[in-house]
Amino acid sequence: MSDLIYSAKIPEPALRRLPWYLSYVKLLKSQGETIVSSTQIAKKIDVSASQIAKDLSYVDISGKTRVGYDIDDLINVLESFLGFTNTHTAVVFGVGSLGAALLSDSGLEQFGLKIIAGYDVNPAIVNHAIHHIPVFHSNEFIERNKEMKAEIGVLTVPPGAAQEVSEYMIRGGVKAIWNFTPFRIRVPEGTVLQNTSLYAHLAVMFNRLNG
Amino acid sequence: MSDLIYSAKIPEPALRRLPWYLSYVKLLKSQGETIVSSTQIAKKIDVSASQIAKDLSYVDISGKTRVGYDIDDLINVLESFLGFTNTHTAVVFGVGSLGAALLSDSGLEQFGLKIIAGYDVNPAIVNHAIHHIPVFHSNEFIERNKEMKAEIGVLTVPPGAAQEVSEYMIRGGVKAIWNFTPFRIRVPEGTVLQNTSLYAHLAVMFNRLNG
DNA sequence: TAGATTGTTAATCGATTAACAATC
DNA sequence: TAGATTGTTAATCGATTAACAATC
Repeated sequence: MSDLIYSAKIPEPALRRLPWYLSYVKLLKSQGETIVSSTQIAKKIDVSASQIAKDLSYVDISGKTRVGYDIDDLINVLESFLGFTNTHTAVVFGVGSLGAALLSDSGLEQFGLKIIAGYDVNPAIVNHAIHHIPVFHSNEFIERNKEMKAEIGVLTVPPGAAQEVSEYMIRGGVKAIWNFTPFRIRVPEGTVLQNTSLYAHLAVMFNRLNG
Repeated sequence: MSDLIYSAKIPEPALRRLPWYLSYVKLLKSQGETIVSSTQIAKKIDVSASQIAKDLSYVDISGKTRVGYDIDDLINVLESFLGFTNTHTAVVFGVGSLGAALLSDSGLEQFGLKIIAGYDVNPAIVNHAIHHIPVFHSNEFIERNKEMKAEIGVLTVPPGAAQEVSEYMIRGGVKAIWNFTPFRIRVPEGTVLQNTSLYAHLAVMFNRLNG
């Protein structure tokens, strides 16, 4: 008798496919289309039609038999389901090349991630701004985040510092960590962890290239 | 009677975990350790010991019963298995904020990815260099790549251009595409495709934050 | 009505987990 | 020898695929 009955938890692989559908129907919309069927999506992006149907069943949308889905509806429902219409505030720890690029990437804000500050220990960048976003000394985070209240911590520090910095961010009130380091950090129950290691993806690509 | 008998194909989830083990044992090495057991890794990075054992069984390494693995051996074997000791040449299509960051990230070269050129259509950046890597006009790619022979194409263009640009890169001889756009591109049989959409990872994180 | 599509239910497939044998 | 560890084999779990009923 839990509320799991009402919202079946979507499996992660399915969740990761939804942005593909969104991206494709946005393209269709820009071409003036108004209706799309799952079989049509299936052919274009190389995912089986039954998988698309199954994935969309987790989302609150209903298509019309023999017709398909209304493109505007589908875009709205997917964007809202994926959290792209809300604003989530974030800080970036480690303003090296990747961290700085994330500060500069205005695309992220369109997808609901608003970076409000960077933190680093390098005097050459502390107290400067990148793309109008201030960079502070890491020591100041806990004090500053009492007001700023960033919800998400983006982790782009060297791997050796990853675990320590993540714990520091959590002490400062962060509820989720987006980990770009190759290091597998551990977080307490209740903290969300998203690993995005470019090196792991490189490894998969290299392996498939040789096999 | 195929050679699949000799090299069991490693599942992708397992392949993505191997860099975690590598990262952790490199940390141990930097702390002066010489031996590590899978149970020790398990505790520290929150992966079950049996999964680590299973994952390592795909790799050509053998541990010593009652002792564990030699750290230097494990690092060498993992780095070589993951392709980090080879040099793979790459070009980056789309030198926006993310593309430029990849050109600037010297970390990638340490993991076996050597970016030899950027390509874009924006006159403001074409024929300049970023971090000593030249940026050319996209039109010149096919001609230039006859000599440069980049093996991997990194795709950081706007989603609407993703499919078209990927086909162009493949015509130019690229064997694998590292796709950073949220668009699900289709590639011919035999071309390796690695999707790394930051937005998909954002979506997973947002979903888990709310749930 | 016939046919195309949605969307659910059942079957299959593959990865993870658990149990345990082998080893030093 | 006793105990800790590797590494394999079997059981479980969950996602994908296939079949098909419902619908317009």
